[in-house]
Amino acid sequence: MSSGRIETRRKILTACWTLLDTDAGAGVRMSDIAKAAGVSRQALYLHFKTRADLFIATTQFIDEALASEDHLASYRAAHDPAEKIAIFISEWARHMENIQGVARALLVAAPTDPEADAAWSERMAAIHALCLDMTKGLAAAGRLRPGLSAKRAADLLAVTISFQTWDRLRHDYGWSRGAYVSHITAQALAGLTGELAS
Amino acid sequence: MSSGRIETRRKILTACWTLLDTDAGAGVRMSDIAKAAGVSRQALYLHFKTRADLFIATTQFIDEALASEDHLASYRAAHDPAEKIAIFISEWARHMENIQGVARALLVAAPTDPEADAAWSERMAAIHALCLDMTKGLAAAGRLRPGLSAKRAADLLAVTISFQTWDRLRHDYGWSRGAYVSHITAQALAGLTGELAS
DNA sequence: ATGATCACTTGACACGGTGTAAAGTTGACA
DNA sequence: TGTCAACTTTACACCGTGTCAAGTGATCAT
Repeated sequence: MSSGRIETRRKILTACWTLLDTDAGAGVRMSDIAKAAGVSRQALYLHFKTRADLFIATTQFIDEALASEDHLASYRAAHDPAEKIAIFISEWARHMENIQGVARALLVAAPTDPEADAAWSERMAAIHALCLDMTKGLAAAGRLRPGLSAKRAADLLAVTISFQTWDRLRHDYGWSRGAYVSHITAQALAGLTGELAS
Repeated sequence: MSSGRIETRRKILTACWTLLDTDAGAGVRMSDIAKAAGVSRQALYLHFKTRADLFIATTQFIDEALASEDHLASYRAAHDPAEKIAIFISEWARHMENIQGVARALLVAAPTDPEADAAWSERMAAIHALCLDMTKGLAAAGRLRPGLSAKRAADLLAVTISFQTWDRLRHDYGWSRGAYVSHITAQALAGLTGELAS
C-alpha cells in the first residue's frame, strides 16, 4: 500500500518539482526539499548523489508523470510543414509551463556543474533534432527563405522557441500563453519562410 | 604616476573582466580575481561590497572603457527603420563579444542575488527601450506585420537579439559573427515586417 | 519469537566559498 | 618625525553541500 523506498523517492521528487515551480526556484536548498517532502535531509542523499542529480531525476520524473498524454501525436500526424511547426510551438508552450522550475534550476546549475550541463544539453539536443526535422520539411517543400539552409534554420527555430525566450516573454514581459503561441508561431514562420502567417 | 587607490581598483576590474571572459566564467572566485590582479583577497572587499557588486562595477567599467568609440552614431544617423535595425544588430553583436563574460556571470548570479538581478534588469530595460524605438519606427512607416503592435514587436525584437540567443548561436551552434548578424537581421526583419530582407 | 535486514533518522563533521574583523606593514606627505 | 591612507596578513563566523557512523523501527524468513 504505497510505502517503502519508491514512495519516499516519489515524495522527494514531487516536493522538488513543486518547490522549484513555486518558491524562489533555483535557490532551493536540499534542506528545503527535505522539509517539504517530510523527510530527513540525509534521506535525499540516500536516493540522489548530489543536488544536480536530484534536479536531473526530477526532469525525468516530470517526463514520466506527463508521458501518458502524448501531445506530439497531432504533430506527427500533420503533413504541412508550417502546420507542424505551429502545432509543435503550441504543445511545447504548454509543456514549458510544467518544466519551468526545474529548467531554471538546471540552467543556473549548468555553468558550474558538468552533470547539470550535460543533462540540459541532452534535452536541448532532443529539441534541436525536432527543429531540424521541421526545417527539413520546409526545405523539402522549397519554402525556406532564400539563403537559409535547413541546418541554420533549425538553429534559428531552436533559439526562437527556447526556454529562455519563452521565460522572458511570459514573465518579464507578461505575455499570456495565447499571445506567446500566436506571435512566436508567426515570428518563426515569417523568419524561416518569409511568408506571412495565414 | 598611476598608483594609489584608483589604480588598484582598475587592476581589480580589469582582472575581473579578463578572467570572466577567458576562464571558467561564472565560476570565478574572489581569490582567483585577487590573484590575477596581484592583490590580496581582502583588497577586493575594500573596493567592492560583495562579489555581485564587483561584477556590476565591472560592467560599468567595461562601458567606460568602450565609451570613447560611439558605435551608435550611424544608428542614430540612419533614417530607414529597417536599416536602423540592421545597424543596431551589427553593433550590438560586436558589443556582446566584449561583455559576454560579465553578462554570463550576472545572469548566473541574478536568480539568487537581488542586486545582480537589478543590474541585469536595468541593462535589459535600456536595450528594450532601443527596441521600442526601432519598432515604433517600423510602425510609423506602416511596415509592421499585421496584428503586431509596436510594444509586442519590441518584446519580440528584444528576445531575438538577446544575449542568451546570441550566446547559443555563437557558441553552442558555432555561428560566426557574420552569420549571426546576417541571419538574425533577416530573421528580425522578416519576423517583424513580413518583408524579405533586401 | 528471534534475528536479520532494509529504509530512514539523528547528530556530527569536513570542506569550500563568502564576507568580517583586527592588527601589522609600507609609503607619502606635512 | 609623526600621521594617515591603502593594502596585507591572519583569523574567524557563517552557510550550504556532501559524508559518516550509530541508532530506530518495521518487515520478513525461519
